[in-house]
Amino acid sequence: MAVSAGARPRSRFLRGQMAENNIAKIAVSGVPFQLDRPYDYTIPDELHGAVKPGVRVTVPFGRANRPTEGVVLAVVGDSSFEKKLKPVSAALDGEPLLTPEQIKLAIWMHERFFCTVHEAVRAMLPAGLWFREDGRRRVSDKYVEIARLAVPAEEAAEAAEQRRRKAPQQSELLRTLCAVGQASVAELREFTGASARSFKALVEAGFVETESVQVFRRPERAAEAREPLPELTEGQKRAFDGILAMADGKKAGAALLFGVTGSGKTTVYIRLIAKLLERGRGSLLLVPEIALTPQMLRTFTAYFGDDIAVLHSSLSAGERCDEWRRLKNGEARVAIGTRSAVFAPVENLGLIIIDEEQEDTYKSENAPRYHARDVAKFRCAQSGALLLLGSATPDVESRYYAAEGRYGYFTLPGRFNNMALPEVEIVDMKRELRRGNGGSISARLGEELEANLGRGEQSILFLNRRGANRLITCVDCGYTYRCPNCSVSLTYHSYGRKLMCHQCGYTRRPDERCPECGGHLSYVGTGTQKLEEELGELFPGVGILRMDADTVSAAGGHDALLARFVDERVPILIGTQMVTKGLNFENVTLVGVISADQSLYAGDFRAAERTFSLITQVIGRSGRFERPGRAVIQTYTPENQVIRQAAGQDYESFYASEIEMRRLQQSPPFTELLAVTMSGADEAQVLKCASRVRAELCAAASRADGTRVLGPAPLSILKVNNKYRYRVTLCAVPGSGLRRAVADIIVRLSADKEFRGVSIYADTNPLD
DNA sequence: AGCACGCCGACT
DNA sequence: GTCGGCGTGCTC
Repeated sequence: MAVSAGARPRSRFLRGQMAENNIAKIAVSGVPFQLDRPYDYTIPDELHGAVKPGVRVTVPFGRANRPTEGVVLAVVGDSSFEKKLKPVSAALDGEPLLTPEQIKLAIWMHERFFCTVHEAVRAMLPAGLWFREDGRRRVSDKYVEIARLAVPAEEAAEAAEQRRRKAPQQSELLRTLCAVGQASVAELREFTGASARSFKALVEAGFVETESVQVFRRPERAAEAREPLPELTEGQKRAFDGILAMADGKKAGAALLFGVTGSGKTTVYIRLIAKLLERGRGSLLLVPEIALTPQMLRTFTAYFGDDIAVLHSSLSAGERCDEWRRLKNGEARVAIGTRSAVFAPVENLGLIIIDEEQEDTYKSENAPRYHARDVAKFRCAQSGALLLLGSATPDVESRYYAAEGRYGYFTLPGRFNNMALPEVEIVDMKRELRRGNGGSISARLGEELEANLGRGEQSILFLNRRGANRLITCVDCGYTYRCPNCSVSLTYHSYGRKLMCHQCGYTRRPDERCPECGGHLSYVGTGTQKLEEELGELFPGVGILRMDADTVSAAGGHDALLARFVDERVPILIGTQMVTKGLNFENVTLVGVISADQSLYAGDFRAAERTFSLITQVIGRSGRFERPGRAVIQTYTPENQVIRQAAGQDYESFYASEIEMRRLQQSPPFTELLAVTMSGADEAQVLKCASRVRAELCAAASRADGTRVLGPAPLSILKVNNKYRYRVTLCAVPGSGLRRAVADIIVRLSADKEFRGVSIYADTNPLD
């Protein structure tokens, strides 16, 4: 709906008044961070009413005046730019897509996350609203052409009779329309078998008129009557009352809700959302990707019906647009979604809930590199809403703020039905090895598995490893295929029987024989595959369900695979991170952690936290309802404190020791990590740039106490797409103003001739 | 980043 | 003579 130059009647009075404000400040797309500033453009007369803050426009940009997309940030009276301004070419929206609050948020994101304002805007709007990749066609709204009679029914019937011989298709169309009143053109044609030409003839003859009606495509949902709200237990009620009191306050702030798996956090969320709806305030619920299952959506729709809009990556672009619009125009007042849903245009926002707030999926690793929690905080401050963080293993940072009194703190007692915590046993794998058991399953875990098999109860085995890849190696010389552009091995994909680089997408076919020595090539399976084989030898004939990328896609999604586990009562489920989250299984009474240590020694300051969280969550899967659960944790470091704390499901003890460690090491939340990463084809030049960044950061930091500079260090994957990557990290005391210094350094060094060919970007608290 | 301008070497 | 290599500089 481009509003291009055209007549737009205005009174002389208005013209005079608006002539003063005919300069638009615009955030343009496609500029690098160091060039990101508001660009001034004149607003031509014919676009006066159309160019408003929040409207997308096209503008000529650069020496070649290439048509570039931008967003109007403000309309002002004059410009401080010395040279002659260019005019805005066209407005792309009839009405502003962004509110003034969203424009402020985008500008804040530019400062906080080192992204361009336009990148921030892009994250806020549903993808479908934007130009397609080909740059010309846009994903149009889904409209349906509705046809109806333009003449009285009698006249139409007469015309139908006349055309019976000469134009049977037209005749049929008219008779059908007489019968049904109105119908979509597509349906009408399908029903009558009429051609588009016949239809068009009727329109031109004036018998039929059409109208474009926008359709809202929505994720499938139960449309039945809403269920009564779930009851709160006494403990849940206490938390609910406290949180509601905060939400009602003038400055709502933030609160942390601590509750172990099964303590009923969702029930509290539902009641809070319902209460706020009663008061005319909307809510936003964020969930980590994995938790957004159809089942969960059904639960929420059962209570809130069409008041809910869902924003999720598996929706089509059109569907996301529709859901976004339903929120924008107030038809839906509650949004549920993953990370990017934190930008959902909820009207009169009263509450943002982030469930399982410690999850990594809330952090974006591409520009804009934001954390949904930070964005949520900003939005809550803007609209006086409450930020509620829910978790069974809160982020140490959040728990610290709660301890300090900056966040409200609420706890939910115990598990559902007062289920006891599982009995946990720690097995020393070093001793196991000394006894001659070199496998992945300890004697103890074997016994427990056997016992479960005997009782017909189910078990989950958790392999604590990040999705290991399948490789091809030579059994004779040890050769493995490596990516020619990146410093990683190629992964074997059984689908298509090809080798692929997960960094740059390079693909090739494997050879018949080793390209180095001509020896035999063999497939090295994932950890889960090996574990599956080992179990098969230990318990021949026992059903095992393996959960990894391969099997999940084969089964048709997590849900489908987990449904099989439940319905078919498969005795053993094995998998990585995926099995630690999601649905509750009532028949699972044993959980085995195969390699508890793996994630402990990742080297970053979050390793302990992640390990604690993973182990605690997976142990929590064991023992539900009337059956007590058991868990066996296998480790090479049985004396490790974090593992003992996870075994005891003792979050408070973990938190107490971890926060002291963080204080000692001056890592978050006592500092904030500002990571400057640079990449380029010339490794020496990249390193030189990194040392320079280090020197500049040290100089800037010398004026601020308690600040350290780390690096330059290579990223865990040094080379991607033939570009070498190094990082310098600044551990800054929050509020030290060093963010500005980092931005300045990026701007300065990007412009330095010495570092031409090196690209530099910064990230706040990166994941790795 | 993207793009044009400009100043040198190879070629119809 | 001119096509095109990429070094240099600018973007309202």
